[in-house]
Amino acid sequence: MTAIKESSTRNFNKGVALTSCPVTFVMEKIGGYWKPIIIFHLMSGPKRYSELKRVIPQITEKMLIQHLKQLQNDDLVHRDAQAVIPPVVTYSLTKSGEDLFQVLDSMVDWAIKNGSV
Amino acid sequence: MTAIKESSTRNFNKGVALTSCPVTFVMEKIGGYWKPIIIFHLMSGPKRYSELKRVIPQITEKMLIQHLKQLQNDDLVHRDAQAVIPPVVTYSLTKSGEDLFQVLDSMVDWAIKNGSV
DNA sequence: ATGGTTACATACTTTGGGGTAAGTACTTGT
DNA sequence: ACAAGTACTTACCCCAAAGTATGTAACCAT
Repeated sequence: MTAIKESSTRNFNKGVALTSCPVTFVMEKIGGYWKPIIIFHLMSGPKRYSELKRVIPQITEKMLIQHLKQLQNDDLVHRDAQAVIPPVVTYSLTKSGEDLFQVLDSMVDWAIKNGSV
Repeated sequence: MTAIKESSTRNFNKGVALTSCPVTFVMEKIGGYWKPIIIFHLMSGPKRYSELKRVIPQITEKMLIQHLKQLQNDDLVHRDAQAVIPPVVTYSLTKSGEDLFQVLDSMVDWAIKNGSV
C-alpha cells in the first residue's frame, strides 16, 4: 500500500521549478564548476580551444568540449571553425553570454566583500 | 607504470580553484537546486522551518535541513531556536545573506532578458 | 615514416548530490 | 489512549556529473 507520493519531487523539479524560478534557470545555464570559469575567460575576448585549455590548465579536454557544447546549445557561446589544417576553432560569447557580465560581476563583488580570501 | 597524473585535477580544484575564483566561490555557497530558492524565500523576511517547508512544498525535509545547515556554516543564514514546546525555530538571513540580493537580482534580470519563459 | 599539432570523441569508473522512507522526542487536543 | 504537529535524524538507493585514459583525422616538418 505504500503508494508513491502523488507528486514525485524529482518530476516536479524538472517540469516546474526549472522554468518558473529565474534563479534556477540561470543556475542551469552557468552552474557547475567549469562554466563560469570558461565564460569568465571568454569575457576578455574570443579564444581558441587550445587557448582556453592553456588558461584553464586544470580542466580536462572532455569537460572543456562538453561545456562548450552546452554553452553553444544555450546560445551563450558561438563557435567559429576555419576549414584549415591544422584546424582553427574560435569560441566567443554571444550577446546573451556577454550580458552575463552583470551577473558574474555582482558575484565577484559579493565574494570580495565576504572574504573569499 | 600508469602512474597517476602528477597533479590530480580533482585535488587541484579543491585546493586552488575554489579559493582563487570568486565566481566559483559564490557557486559553492549558493549553487545547487535548493539554496537559491531557500535564500529567495528568506529575502521576504525570517521564516520558521515549517513555513519554509510550506512555501517550498517540493523540497524534502532532509534537503531543507541539510541546506539550512550548510547555509549556517557559510554564515548566510542565522538560526534562532526558542526553548519552548512545540519547538519554534526561526531562520533569517545574515548580512552576508542579504547582500546576495544583488546577485540574485542580476540573475533574475538576465533570465527575464533571455527568455526563461 | 615518425612525431608533433589541433580539435575533438568515447569507453569506463568514481563521486556525491539529491531522493525515499521511516523513526525520534516532546507536548497538546479530543 | 491516540493522532497530530514541530523540528529534526538516519539508513539506504539512484543517477548524473565529473574524472581517467585512450583514440582519431588531417596535415606538416624533419
